[in-house]
Amino acid sequence: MNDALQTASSPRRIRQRNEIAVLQALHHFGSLTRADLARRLRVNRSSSGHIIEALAGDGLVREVESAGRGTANRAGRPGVHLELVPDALGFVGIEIGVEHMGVVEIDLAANVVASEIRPFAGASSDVSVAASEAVRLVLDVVPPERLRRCEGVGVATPSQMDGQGRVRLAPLLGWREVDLADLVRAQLPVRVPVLADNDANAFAIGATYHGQEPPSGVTLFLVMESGVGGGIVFDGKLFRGGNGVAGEVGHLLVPDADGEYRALERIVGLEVLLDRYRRLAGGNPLLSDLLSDVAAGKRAALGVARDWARALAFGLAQACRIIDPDRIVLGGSVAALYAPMAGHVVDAMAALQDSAFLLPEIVVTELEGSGPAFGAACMMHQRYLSLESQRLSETADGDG
Amino acid sequence: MNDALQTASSPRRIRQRNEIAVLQALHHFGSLTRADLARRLRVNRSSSGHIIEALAGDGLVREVESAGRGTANRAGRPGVHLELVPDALGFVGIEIGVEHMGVVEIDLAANVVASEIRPFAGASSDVSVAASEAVRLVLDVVPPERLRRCEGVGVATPSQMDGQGRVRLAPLLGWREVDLADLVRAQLPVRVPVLADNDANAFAIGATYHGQEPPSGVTLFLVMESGVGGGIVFDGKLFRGGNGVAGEVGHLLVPDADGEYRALERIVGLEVLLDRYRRLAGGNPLLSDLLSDVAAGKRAALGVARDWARALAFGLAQACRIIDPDRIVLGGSVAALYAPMAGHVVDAMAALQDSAFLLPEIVVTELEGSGPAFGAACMMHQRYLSLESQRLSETADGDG
DNA sequence: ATAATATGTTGCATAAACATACAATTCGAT
DNA sequence: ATCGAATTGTATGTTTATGCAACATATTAT
Repeated sequence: MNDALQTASSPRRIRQRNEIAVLQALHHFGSLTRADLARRLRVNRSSSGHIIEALAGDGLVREVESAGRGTANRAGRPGVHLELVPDALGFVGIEIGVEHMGVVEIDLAANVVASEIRPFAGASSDVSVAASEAVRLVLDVVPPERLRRCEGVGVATPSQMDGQGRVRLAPLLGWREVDLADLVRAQLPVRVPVLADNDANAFAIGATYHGQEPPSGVTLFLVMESGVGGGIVFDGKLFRGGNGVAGEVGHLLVPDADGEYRALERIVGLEVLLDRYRRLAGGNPLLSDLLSDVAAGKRAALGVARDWARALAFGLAQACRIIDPDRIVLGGSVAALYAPMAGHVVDAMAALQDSAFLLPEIVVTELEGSGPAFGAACMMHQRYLSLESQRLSETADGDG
Repeated sequence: MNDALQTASSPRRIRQRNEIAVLQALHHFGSLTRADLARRLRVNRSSSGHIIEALAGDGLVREVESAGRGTANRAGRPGVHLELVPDALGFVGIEIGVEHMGVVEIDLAANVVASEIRPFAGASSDVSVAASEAVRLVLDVVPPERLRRCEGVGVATPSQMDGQGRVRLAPLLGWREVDLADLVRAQLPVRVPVLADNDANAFAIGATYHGQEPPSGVTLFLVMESGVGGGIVFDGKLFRGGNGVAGEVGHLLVPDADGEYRALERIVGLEVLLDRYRRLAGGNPLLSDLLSDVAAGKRAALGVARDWARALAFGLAQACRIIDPDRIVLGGSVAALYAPMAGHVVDAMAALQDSAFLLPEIVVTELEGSGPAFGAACMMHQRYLSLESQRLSETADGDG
């Protein structure tokens, strides 16, 4: 699948390349003129015009209604701004979780046009049941005419993938060595690319998919819920590692308050966190209780939070030595604890490392609804904007 | 520098792309026929012929003398094998170390054609002195006519780079915020691309540069000497991280035998290792002594080695959670200790991690002479085979 | 010897980008 | 208000590299 070796370009594929480059640019910058595109892609203005003509013919790009004109403060004829036609295409993301199932549909501009979350007993369901249930949810949420314009379906699950897109192991769901994408593809009424991936990876892509600013640099992403998943995004693309399990920050070994090593997720995960607070403060606290108690400065809460911050800082510092991210994004419900503890985390990280190392920026994201489902949709969107399926399907070269 | 956004291709650049693809393929596979290339690059046989014609005209490719013919066990006209012309071009790598300075020249086939190591007091030398010393060494080692064919000079130093190719900090050499590449470039009598990089990164590229088999997957590389440097190679390219310090495995915090955390290099580095052995066994042992004592089964040596193995295993396991390499390559003199302790290391790693994670293959490399210098040369070789300087220099597009 | 198979080369058609020129449209200065 | 400068979008012709199809060539199998 991974060619590794640079594949040659044929005269016909130049156009495809350039069309994709235009779509990417329009996606990242919102709206540009033909001249802008020509400069940015380093092609002649006339070529830019031809490419736009073709894309407009396909209904993917249109001239923006001269709403926000006025801003022509520069001499010369003002350019006509172009934009993606949002509802030209759609992409669907599915999250199959332990307790719920979510679907998100986005359009060509990566805007969410439909979404729904539904309870689902993932732990006690067979794979094929999960697949058909997921497909049913898709059909409920996405009307047929939009489904026909769908250019990709992504499926995110809490599982280890094997690089070929098959599920190697999903302990929380009890699956093992199944081709989930294939199952979903078979049940869908339309022929469309279907890919499965790890939910943390999907979440990571989704969180970096604000559309604006072209992606660059290295971002480490953490999803902190019961477990702690992670993903690494490198220049906008996932870094999957050799076996597809890169970024598993939750399994890093960090010292606990008692000096023992535990997997990071066994310290900063939701259940463990609340359990510890329960032992100190009694009762049956929720995360929101812990948060408000921390805000109120209650000693027990602060102690638990400080241990949490220390462990998190250790894990992050270790990860920074390996991949040197310039940004760390925290997600999941437990990430809410970061805001009040940010100082502690940063100080602890600084104390753990050589002063020559720079501390990355650490931010908290909040994605409503199903983050992994949105991310899975974004992954298909990204895929469409990189090598494409439909357009490149005619690659049937006669070598025989 | 990093465009991130896909840049468009023009009709003239197609050829350049394809020529590069051919050079890459010939480099990785040694010798291929025109038909092989056509299949592999997915171009028409006739196009393949045209591309080869152009490359042969430039003296970069030639038909291989029908030495090892005979192997035509297949029906049909046998193809003419093509190969790179090794001495068509050259690349030079320089290592500026704390105690020595090394130069390696490789040819287009990435064979070493000249090399030399020379003592150098790096810790007490100014940057400009180091640069001119390095250039003098290059001029001594590389004869003028080969220097004229040089297509790139790489400089490797033990330093943090800042992504723009400048040295941010080189504590061992006492440098700070200098553009080393620029200094070297200014002193060279020929106009040639010069790039500087971290020595561990260079070493990593060099160690994965056996030429054979196209690079794929993720390799973690460790250089264990006094310090422990590291590099990550992803599909044959360096993963540098946000600030260019990715792969600094030596700074991972691992628990020592006494339960305290230390940077990995403070446990498994050469000096520390020998120091510990000295305290147990007395005398003034060298690494070779430790190795033979381990082989002889002496208790003190084994104890030191086991602690070493445990710390190394911890560090590697942590790194595996983050980047999930499918290969770990150990280099540097201390790597010799791995062979007798391989079982311990692997067992310790397995014990530290969830059974669902796969253990990467761990191998020891031994590069004679100056590994970083060879790697730096390889980096320039790789650069030439990816976007090129000379050929792409005519990119002066009139955008204003 | 003949058929089958694969390779390398040649002539022609096509696709896409480039260079250039030109009309259109706006800003600034007179 | 008018003119010049600047910038955009489009239309012209040219260049380049590829794809396609055919053919001569070289080897194995029958």
